[in-house]
Amino acid sequence: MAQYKSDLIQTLTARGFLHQCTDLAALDAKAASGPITAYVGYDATADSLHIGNLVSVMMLHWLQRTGHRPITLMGGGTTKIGDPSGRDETRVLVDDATIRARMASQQTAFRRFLNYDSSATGAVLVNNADWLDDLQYIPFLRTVGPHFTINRMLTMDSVKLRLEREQPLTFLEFNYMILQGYDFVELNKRFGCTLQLGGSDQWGNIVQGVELGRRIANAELFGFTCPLITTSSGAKMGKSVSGAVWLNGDKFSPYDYYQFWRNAEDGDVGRFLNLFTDLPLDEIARLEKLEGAEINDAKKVLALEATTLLHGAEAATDAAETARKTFEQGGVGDDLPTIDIPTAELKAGIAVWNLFQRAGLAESNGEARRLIRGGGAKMNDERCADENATVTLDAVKDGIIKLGAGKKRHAIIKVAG
RNA sequence: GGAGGGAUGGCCGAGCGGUCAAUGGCAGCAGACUGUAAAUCUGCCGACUUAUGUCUACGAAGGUUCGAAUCCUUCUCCCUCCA
Repeated sequence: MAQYKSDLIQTLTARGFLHQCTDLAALDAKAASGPITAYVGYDATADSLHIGNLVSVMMLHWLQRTGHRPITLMGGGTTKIGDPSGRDETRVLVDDATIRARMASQQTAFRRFLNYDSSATGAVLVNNADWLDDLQYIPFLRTVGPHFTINRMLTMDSVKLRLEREQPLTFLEFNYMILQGYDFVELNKRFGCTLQLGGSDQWGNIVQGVELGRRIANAELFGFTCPLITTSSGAKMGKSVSGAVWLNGDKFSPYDYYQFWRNAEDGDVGRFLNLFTDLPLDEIARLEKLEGAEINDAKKVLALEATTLLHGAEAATDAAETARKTFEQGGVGDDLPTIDIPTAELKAGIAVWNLFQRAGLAESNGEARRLIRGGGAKMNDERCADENATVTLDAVKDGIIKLGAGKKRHAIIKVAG
């Protein structure tokens, strides 16, 4: 194992966060000699962070834990431009009110991983709209424009790929990397920020900032990127049975979050333990040795630890308990999604397929019917054979009806009123 | 400004007057096998209380036709070449 002088670089590299760095040795020396300030930028592309943002948040998390100061830069300004990196299509432009609401909503997740206190290593929250919104075009162009050549910009992947694929790239988007570069320099000026972290797709944008800093502020800036996380079977991370994996609990419950990690592929467990938990390396090394069915123990640890980080110990143990009851005992856990149905309605009888649809286990009545027809629907642990069956109070046991769609999706019907 | 080409279901991509709710592939869901894994095989995959039924859908709006995703007109957007 390579040894580094600073806890920061030692930790990040040992845990698998390093993809590229502008000057690893110099950064290591700098981090070893004293606290540094580093940032990651997040555009308001949704009202919650998602699993794809988590790696960079974890980098900030470790940065803070190793004695440095993290900045979370909210892209209140850059969101109005739209980062073309890694996409073929222009982002849909959103209005100010939406951006503000999204940024506020994203905060809840950040606060789970970072301490925004007033100490020397307290995380700082900034919004680049603070300086980008009021930029004056001509002075801005004269300041940064001379330091960017079109020749160079055209070689950037974000631009090059778009052009190669003959997809349009608007002038608006073309400016994104310049503004991101400007952000870095501005953060350096305001907070002495010398390091920008990000996903590997941000490399080009980050390097532009590093170079701009050297040219107009004579500052020594660093860039550090982490690999884009995919599952070992090559799929992009972040999809689950219910769609995107959001970090906000109201969009994606702690139980679902737990299950997401619990269902990780075998080949990902070790890597994910390193990236997404706080567990010490030797403990991870022990868990990585597990093989065959025993690897499930490692997955449980992964799920519990990852969920604890985001939702807290209580929510995590509740989720684990629900999963244990549901999967290992065939029982009913408290955290399963629950819907209420009035007694009167049930007395009159409800079609099975409608019940599945209402419980959120099927998008439409038709899908519910198909589910039943395909043999994937279960009520009180018994396979539903007749798609036209009617459910009445007879099905209620201890005040509830347990529904299952496939092996992994469960819901509870509570009889109310 | 001129000349061509294109817009199809979550994505890619066939169809080019009826047999089209639309071939294929990917993604997704379910079943089998397992370890709440992967791989593999099988089924499903617009909506509707399921109906040899109705409705909505092939960029938008009109039109031709017994009948249009398919033909015509106009519009919108995109691409390529020329100026």
